[in-house]
Amino acid sequence: MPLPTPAPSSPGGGQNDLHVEQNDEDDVFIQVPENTGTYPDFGALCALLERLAKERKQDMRRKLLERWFNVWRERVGMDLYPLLRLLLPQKDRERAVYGLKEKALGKAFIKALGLNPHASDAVRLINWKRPSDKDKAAGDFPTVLQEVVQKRSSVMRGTMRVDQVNECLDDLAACSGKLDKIMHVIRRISDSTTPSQQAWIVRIILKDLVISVKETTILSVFHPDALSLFNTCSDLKRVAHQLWDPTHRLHDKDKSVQLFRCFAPMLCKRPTKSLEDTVALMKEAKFVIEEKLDGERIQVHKRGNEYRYYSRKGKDYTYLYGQTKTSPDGSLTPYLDKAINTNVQDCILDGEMLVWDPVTEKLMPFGHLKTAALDRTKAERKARPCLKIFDVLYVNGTSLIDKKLSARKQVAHSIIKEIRGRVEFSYEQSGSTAKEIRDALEKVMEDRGEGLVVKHPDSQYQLNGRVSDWIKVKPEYMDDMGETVDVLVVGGNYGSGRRGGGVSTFICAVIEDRQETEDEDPKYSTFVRIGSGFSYLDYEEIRKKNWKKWDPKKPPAWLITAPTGDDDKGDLYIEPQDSFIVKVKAAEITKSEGYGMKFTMRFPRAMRIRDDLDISDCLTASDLLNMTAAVRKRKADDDVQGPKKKRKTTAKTSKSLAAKFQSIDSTQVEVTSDIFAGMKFNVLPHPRIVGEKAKLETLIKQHGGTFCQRPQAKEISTVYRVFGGSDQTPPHSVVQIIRQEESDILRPSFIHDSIENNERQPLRKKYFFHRAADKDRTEEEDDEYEQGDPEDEEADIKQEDNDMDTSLDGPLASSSKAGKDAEMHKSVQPELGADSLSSEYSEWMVLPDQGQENSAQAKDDGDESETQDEWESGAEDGADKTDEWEMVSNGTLASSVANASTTLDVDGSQVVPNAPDAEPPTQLKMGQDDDAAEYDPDIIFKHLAFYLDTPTNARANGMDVKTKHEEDIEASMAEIKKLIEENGGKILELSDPRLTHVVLDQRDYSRLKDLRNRTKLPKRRQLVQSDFVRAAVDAQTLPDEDGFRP
DNA sequence: GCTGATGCGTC
DNA sequence: GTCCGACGACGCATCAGC
DNA sequence: GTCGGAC
Repeated sequence: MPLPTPAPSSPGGGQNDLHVEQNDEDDVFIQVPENTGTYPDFGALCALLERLAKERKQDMRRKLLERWFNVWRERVGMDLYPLLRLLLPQKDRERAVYGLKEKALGKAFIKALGLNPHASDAVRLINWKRPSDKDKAAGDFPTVLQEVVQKRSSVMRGTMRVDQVNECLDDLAACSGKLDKIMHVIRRISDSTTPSQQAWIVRIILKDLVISVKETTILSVFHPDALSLFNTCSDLKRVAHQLWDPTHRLHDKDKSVQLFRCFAPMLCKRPTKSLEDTVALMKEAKFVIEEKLDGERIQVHKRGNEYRYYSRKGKDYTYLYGQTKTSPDGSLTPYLDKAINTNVQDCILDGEMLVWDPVTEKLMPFGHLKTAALDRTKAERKARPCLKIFDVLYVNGTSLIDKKLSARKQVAHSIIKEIRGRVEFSYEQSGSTAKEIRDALEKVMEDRGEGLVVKHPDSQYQLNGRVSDWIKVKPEYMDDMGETVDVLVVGGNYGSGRRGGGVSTFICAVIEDRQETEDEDPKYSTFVRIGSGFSYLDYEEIRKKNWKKWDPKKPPAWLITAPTGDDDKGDLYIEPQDSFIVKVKAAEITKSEGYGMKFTMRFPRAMRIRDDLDISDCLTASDLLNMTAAVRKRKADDDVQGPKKKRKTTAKTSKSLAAKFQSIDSTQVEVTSDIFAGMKFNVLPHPRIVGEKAKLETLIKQHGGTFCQRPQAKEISTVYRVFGGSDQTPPHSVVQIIRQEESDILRPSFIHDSIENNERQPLRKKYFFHRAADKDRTEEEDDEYEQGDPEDEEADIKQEDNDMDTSLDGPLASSSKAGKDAEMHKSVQPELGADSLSSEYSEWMVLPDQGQENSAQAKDDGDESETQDEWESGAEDGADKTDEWEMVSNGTLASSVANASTTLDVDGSQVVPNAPDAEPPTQLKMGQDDDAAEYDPDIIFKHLAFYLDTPTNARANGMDVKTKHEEDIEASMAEIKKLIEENGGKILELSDPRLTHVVLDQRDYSRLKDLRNRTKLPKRRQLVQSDFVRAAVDAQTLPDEDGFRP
């Protein structure tokens, strides 16, 4: 096995020698080919790389590579390892880590070139992501470097050969992070290579050629069995040497797992859309349901008394756990050895390493593994590694990877006995239905688990395979699990590569509502950074906004950031009124020192931009705190409330209209009393309490009241709102209502008590969930509130409102008075912000204008190609060789060289490092209906535009209709249409660029794919079931589309 | 000697 | 469907700079 | 780990 290379001087380093020896001894029978020819100029390799970068067609790339390999074999020899390691720098484990990334390289080059650290080019190297007018290359360090070096390099033609480059890289790796030494090696490189060659060397050092060619391609061109071998040993050198002869096929034995060779472990497929799909993939078999543990994947190899541990990516972690059972600091091996049956000489186990805390007798949360393993104090009570085994792949000379999973499991159990807290089997059970999975999931989530893995019992072990035999099940992928928050974007950082040239990641914050005085502008606390989930089109819009430069010395006064660290500091910031809300989803909320909130999220990603929300709808700090796991648990514990006791039932996965939003069919309810006569209610749904809303509505109706789903602005002060959740964490929609301070919110006990006493109860304090501060009230009301003696008062029936009121209920009276219309019109507060926001839209300044031509650097490549030509035609070894390299480098397009010499390479290239402006300058017609995007809390669809997938519309758009329910669908869509229009939504044509949602009827998904395709531009649209519309209307807020995807 | 930056590797 | 690149939080190790 | 996008 190649060396582990933790860091050069870390504990693992000492084992390198041993490793190498082992390798040699192991390989006696491998005849390592020796190269006898002269190695090609590195420039020739660069030409190949340039070609690969530009060539988009996969088979063309393969051809290019193949030719190169073949010529190498002819001219240099059969050992392609020196080449392969340069083509696959990520997979080259032979060389220790460089400890060099862009920052360090930048510094080293600055020194090597003798730049003044404050000179503009030096600054440019350090801030290589920052775009500027001139700086088209921003975001790709090697290109920036090339441009900087360009001005100072007198090297007209590189003199390094491929082997010499490898030597330089070895030297670099030997520098172990010392800037001085590194600088010297860099100087050597710089003196004998052209600027563009240096850029390629730097790409190799960064271990990313950015060529879209990875080991799959390269290895399969190299040898038909190369990939297969590589998967079993993760060892490029071995692959290169053992398979040097393309005609020599691999023995079956070498396609399997072997002792002390770290293989690429089998992986899970990402979750399917529904559990039913998962079940379907199991093909009727009774499958295995296994807990998915939140630890680190580990493979353990045992050969006699010796053990070895490898991580998922093949890093050797033996030093953490102990090489033998007697290793003095073995944190696991001594116990593992005891757990394995003595007649098992050799074996390979696959499992997950976790940390066990003997005090609490529990597995600890992710992240403490290394700490525990390295703690050599060995105290009995200290946390320690615990291996959870779920597979065995090899026993006493026999590979088991072709055996069925069930058989392997059996073997595992027969050779190992558990040792509590040290070596255990991961929990598993069998199942055959989605329900069983669901149940298992709930059980597992109660304690530590992060989900499940569903496995086919007959599956073989697939090296490096993400195949559908193993499927991940995580609750956060299911409808409403996981954490979802609406947060405000307050800052951002420039991106690199495809996302270079502008802001690419976003720092998000919550409103700081703890101990803030009312009158000043709100402050925000940073909370999470998010860099995943946006589309290029999103970026186009976002980058137009009014971003301002972030001065580290003067961060925005309204922003609370972490005292130390850079995680929540940006290159840019944006004023709240210029900014926007983004809906972020994550696995969980965790403690963190990196953010102002002292919390952040694990695995965060953007779900969508909430153009429909005002910035004041941003999550607040106190709400966030209440979402914290600890708080939630405490609440769950003393949430002894009614029989309702919700527990974890949140795992509801009802696909259709979520029950919690569901209203009732009021025509079915018989009216039996008139307790609530003249009263109109609005029952607010609670996301975690299912069915409560419908129950209350039934009672209201039964006793003479009416209810609505969404009070009109005019009736806000007269409608009685009811909410049955706890005070601590009302859902966001309720928080909004509270914040507006216009509506009282009553507790359900008011309804219940009134019914019980057969008489409307006075509105005493105890019935208020929230009492609006800004509401006008009569004295009677105040009295009732303060003390409330029963009786009196319903005389006071106001008529005025109800003619406006169109809703289904008759005369409505607001008993409690107050609500002057004028009063309520005044506010509706969110509009202000939204308005100013949209009016400024047009003026949003474009940040960096990168339209400029920059020809300054076009020179180098001219030189470059010349150099190449020179080498090719004039190099020492004569013309025959030259021609072959040339053909190889340039492929069939000899002219490409000529082109390259006149055009700048990076310009010509479409794939490479270039800024995204090279990307589709697609019609950016998306944000332009911004004027329509003002927010009105009372018209939930105002900013949305729908297309309805009715049979009629389908035909009009040239699609087939095959459903049997045509009439039904047409009818129910008509109803949906009405709902949309009543709530301010637009109905548009399929082709309209302003479209935001496409509504399908759940009885006919036959056009799903087609619709998705037709509506993915200019921006991907939300495809939803018609129930989405109903749920939105019922809940008077826009639910997560996720729950309503066809 | 301590601390902050930087890099590596896990998820 | 698969691959690839561009990203997130965290903990540990190391080096540079004070 | 996550995601969007290219092929």
